[in-house]
Amino acid sequence: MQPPAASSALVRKLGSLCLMSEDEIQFLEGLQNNTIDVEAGYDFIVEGDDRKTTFIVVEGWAIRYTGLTDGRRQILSYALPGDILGLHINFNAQATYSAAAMNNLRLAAVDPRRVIEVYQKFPILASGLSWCTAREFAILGDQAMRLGRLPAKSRLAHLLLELWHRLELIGDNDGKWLEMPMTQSDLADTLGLSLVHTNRSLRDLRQSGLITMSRDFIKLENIDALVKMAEFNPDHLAEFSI
Amino acid sequence: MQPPAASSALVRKLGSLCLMSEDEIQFLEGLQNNTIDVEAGYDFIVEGDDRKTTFIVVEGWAIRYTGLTDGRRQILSYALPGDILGLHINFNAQATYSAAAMNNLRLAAVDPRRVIEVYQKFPILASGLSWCTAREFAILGDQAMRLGRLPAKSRLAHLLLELWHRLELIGDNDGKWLEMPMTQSDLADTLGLSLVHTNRSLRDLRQSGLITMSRDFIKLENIDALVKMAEFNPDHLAEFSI
DNA sequence: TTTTTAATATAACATATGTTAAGTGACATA
DNA sequence: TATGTCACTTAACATATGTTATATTAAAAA
Repeated sequence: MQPPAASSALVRKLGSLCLMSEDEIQFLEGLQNNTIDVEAGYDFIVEGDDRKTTFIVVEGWAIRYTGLTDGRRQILSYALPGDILGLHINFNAQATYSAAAMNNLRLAAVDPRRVIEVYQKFPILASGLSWCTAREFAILGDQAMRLGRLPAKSRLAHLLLELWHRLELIGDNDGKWLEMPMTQSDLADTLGLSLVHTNRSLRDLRQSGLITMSRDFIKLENIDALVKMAEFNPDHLAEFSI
Repeated sequence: MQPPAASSALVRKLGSLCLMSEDEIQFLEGLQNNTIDVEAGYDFIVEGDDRKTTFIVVEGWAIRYTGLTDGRRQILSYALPGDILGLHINFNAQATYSAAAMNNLRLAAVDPRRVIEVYQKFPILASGLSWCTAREFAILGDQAMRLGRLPAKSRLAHLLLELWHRLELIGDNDGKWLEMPMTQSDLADTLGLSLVHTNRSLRDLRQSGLITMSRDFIKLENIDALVKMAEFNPDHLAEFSI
């Protein structure tokens, strides 16, 4: 039984092996009834503010980042359709990061108590959310590995492969074409590089024939070579199974 | 009502504001009955292996890390007493990181199904575990920020402050003295630096009067100055409350 | 259309960090 | 006691990446 084509990204992400019951899928879809639209650039989570809402990304991209006092920032991760922000919220907790929309973004606002309901009533779904959490850790761990131990070009290649795999899981990529809604300045803040060096690294990958670029898209021309130079491990992004 | 002095680090960590019932504390302590001892240097989690066990650190330190093909590695985080490894395990999931003992380590081996039990039977405890998860994210996010956007000396200062605050919460630090069971080579693999530059950075902090070092310990001589140079935000490590 | 602004591109130069090498000291083992 | 290993330290030099500056191009606004 395939999930319907019109299903939400979160259902596509979790249901990749068709594990969930109709009830569970209905509940997941129901969670996403209350949506809000956020325009590109707007900070919908601000570091230090109280956190009372869990967000599910329905459409569009967001970033999680922390700002430094001099205005520079480090982007921690990208939130793609089907990703959840604030899955582990506590009543008195403040946000330890900010989050902003990269393009036009549609979020589902969810009461955290409904997340607890999942753990109590829907065991398969609960282990799906648990898988989401472990996956977020793996993605953030990969980010730390890139920043700490890979040279600039490898960092870039590794990030491109990560996004490509993640988009593939939700059916949002088109062959080897990869959507790139972020600017090179955003990329620099993700990779821990300067804007100039990010531009240089992109040019080098282009000149080596590993990628081609067009407006807002990058095509991965030689995935094997990219995987090798980035020491990319796709197992960190393996799909949900039970 | 203070928790007893002999309580486990996990109970001290969660009970900092005395939120839990006697039942919940008993359950938490009971989780840690089945302990194993790991000698310094041993890898008790290996990237790629099946994950069937949740570990609670009872005593000693561990690291989580990922290895590169050329033998280099990036340490992702330190696991201190009271920390949980594999809180979000799935049946078919493989480890996306390795973990090794830094010194003589005592772990409690926990069946992941008992974690699920917590979510179903002990609501306060469940939100405590949820807080643990969010905190791990904040710690790993700080690590990414350090690696991506701080210069070497600030990175080092930031890490020292993180460890100091985390040890303080479990009552494991002694004034401004900070236990440092790791070698400078481990530190380098944490900070994304070379061994030589790590040594240089330590010397610089020492010569600026910000720290003093003795065998296996570092004393933070000027915390305000360290906080400033590291842009350290202690809110990311705030204690559990409800 | 014209004008303005933001994003991309490239060069020249500066610097933080990496690499190689060598030496010292502490601890463990024979 | 002698000997080997491992952690630490420092210096000299190499290089990846940052900074500043200036075009160019594309998008948005007037």
